[in-house]
Amino acid sequence: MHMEAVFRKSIHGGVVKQDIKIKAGEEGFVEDINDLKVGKERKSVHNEEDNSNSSQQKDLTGDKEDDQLESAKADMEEVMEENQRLKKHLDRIMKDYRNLQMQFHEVAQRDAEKPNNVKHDEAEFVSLSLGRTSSDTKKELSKLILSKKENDEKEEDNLTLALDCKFQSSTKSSPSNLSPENSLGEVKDDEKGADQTWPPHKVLKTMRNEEEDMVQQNPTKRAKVSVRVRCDTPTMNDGCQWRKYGQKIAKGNPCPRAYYRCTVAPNCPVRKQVQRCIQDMSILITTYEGTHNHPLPHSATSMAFTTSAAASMLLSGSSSSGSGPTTSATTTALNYYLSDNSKPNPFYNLPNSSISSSSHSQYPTITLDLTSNSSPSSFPGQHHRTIANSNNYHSRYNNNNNNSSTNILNFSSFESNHLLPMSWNNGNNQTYHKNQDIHYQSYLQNNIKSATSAQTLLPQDTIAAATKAITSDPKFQSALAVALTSIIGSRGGNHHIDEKSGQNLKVTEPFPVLCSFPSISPGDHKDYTL
DNA sequence: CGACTTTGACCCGCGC
DNA sequence: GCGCGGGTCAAAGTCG
Repeated sequence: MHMEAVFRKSIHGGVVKQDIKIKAGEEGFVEDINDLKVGKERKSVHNEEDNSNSSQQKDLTGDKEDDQLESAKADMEEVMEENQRLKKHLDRIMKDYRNLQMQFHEVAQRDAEKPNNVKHDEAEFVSLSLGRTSSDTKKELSKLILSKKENDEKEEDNLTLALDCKFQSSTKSSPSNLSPENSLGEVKDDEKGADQTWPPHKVLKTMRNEEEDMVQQNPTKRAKVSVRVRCDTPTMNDGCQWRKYGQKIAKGNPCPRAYYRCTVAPNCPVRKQVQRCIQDMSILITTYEGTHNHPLPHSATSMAFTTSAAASMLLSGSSSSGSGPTTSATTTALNYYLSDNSKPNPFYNLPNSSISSSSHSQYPTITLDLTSNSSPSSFPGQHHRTIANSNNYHSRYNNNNNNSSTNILNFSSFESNHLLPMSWNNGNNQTYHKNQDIHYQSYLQNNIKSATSAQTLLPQDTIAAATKAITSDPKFQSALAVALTSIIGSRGGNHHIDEKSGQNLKVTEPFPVLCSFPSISPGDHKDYTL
């Protein structure tokens, strides 16, 4: 930071030694520049003592230190100006943040007024777990339980790094949980909330029950998340380390499909397949499958979050069995629709037909389209660029029962290509940039902003419909909440998902799904409205 | 020399 | 049972 640089400069100059404390609170920044004067005076005294030596030396030293003082003063002024700017910025952010809270509160209250939903919600959980079969789940759980005792001391660290963002949707959310303070996590409350994580034993127990329930409901559910990204390199760098273990020419696409396995941890079950889209070679289709059984590198959390959120949408959506009306407008943010095909459908296999086609599939697949121009050839027959067309969501989402297994989360309408995290476009770049998360955060948030600003252009009834849908479809709400709480709820480098945030997020086992979006400026999502 | 990639062989599920 | 296609294995090769 500029400020920091200035500071070091001052300190190294030997003239100014002070602390400027910036407190990111509503009070703004606390600046203490008194020390500057003290330091100055001190230096003056020191200079007087030196007078006994030689006048020449004194002049030289005096001039030198005067210069230093001058530069230090100038630096301090710069710092103060910048602080003022930041203060104003923070005020604006806080204002927007409160507005956001108010809006969320309204939505939550409306939701709480609906008894039907409450009942429904209580019975259902959305897990961010990817790719869990019943056997997988049980194995992993028993492993976890066994290893838990050994790793008890480490557990806390893991919990902070690897969160299972399992949560109940709204409901249980008594109004208290949905209060603005609790739901979106006020800055002040975040600190408290972080301390209120569940004890591991309780967490494990609860998680086990929930997951078993879920597995029973969806015995063959094993979500695959497919990501379409424009990328020139053989594979996009998602922050994880992968080892190629195979390559095949798949039928229908001359481009070979490469198989990668996660090598961050020796026994990590996560696989990914990488293949170029036949219709647009610049598009890379990466399909993730399985769950990491280890904390992820920080730079991998963004992708993990994205795929997890997508998978949770998929799982929640496809298990919703037509639960109530859904809306079109909710797709504004995530042009999210389900189609009626039964195979994880490579897009190259879909000439001029809807996604629905071909044979059966064990695993549902959700596709995140992060290409800027979703060519009609890629998604024939689907129109997801306009808000109006998001009405497709309604029918598609409700077609969900028809063995649908492929879902598309389309970010294309946000012209996101240039916003894509650089890392994703540099497949072989093994250097993990600290800023990767931030890039992706801003990417996501920009998308949300765009969506939201587009939404503000909608007629009131459409907005009302969107609100209604969010409140009436607990699962979609859950999925949204994942995104919201991940972006809003975790802040300031705190990797905990505040269980008070929005939904009843529970910190559970060491888990690959990292919903850590640290250090997000509240202002980045100031436009986000529900 | 270790880690990674390449590539042909093998396995397995599915449809006929 | 057979063939096909997708996915994985593992030996050989490559690279830093």
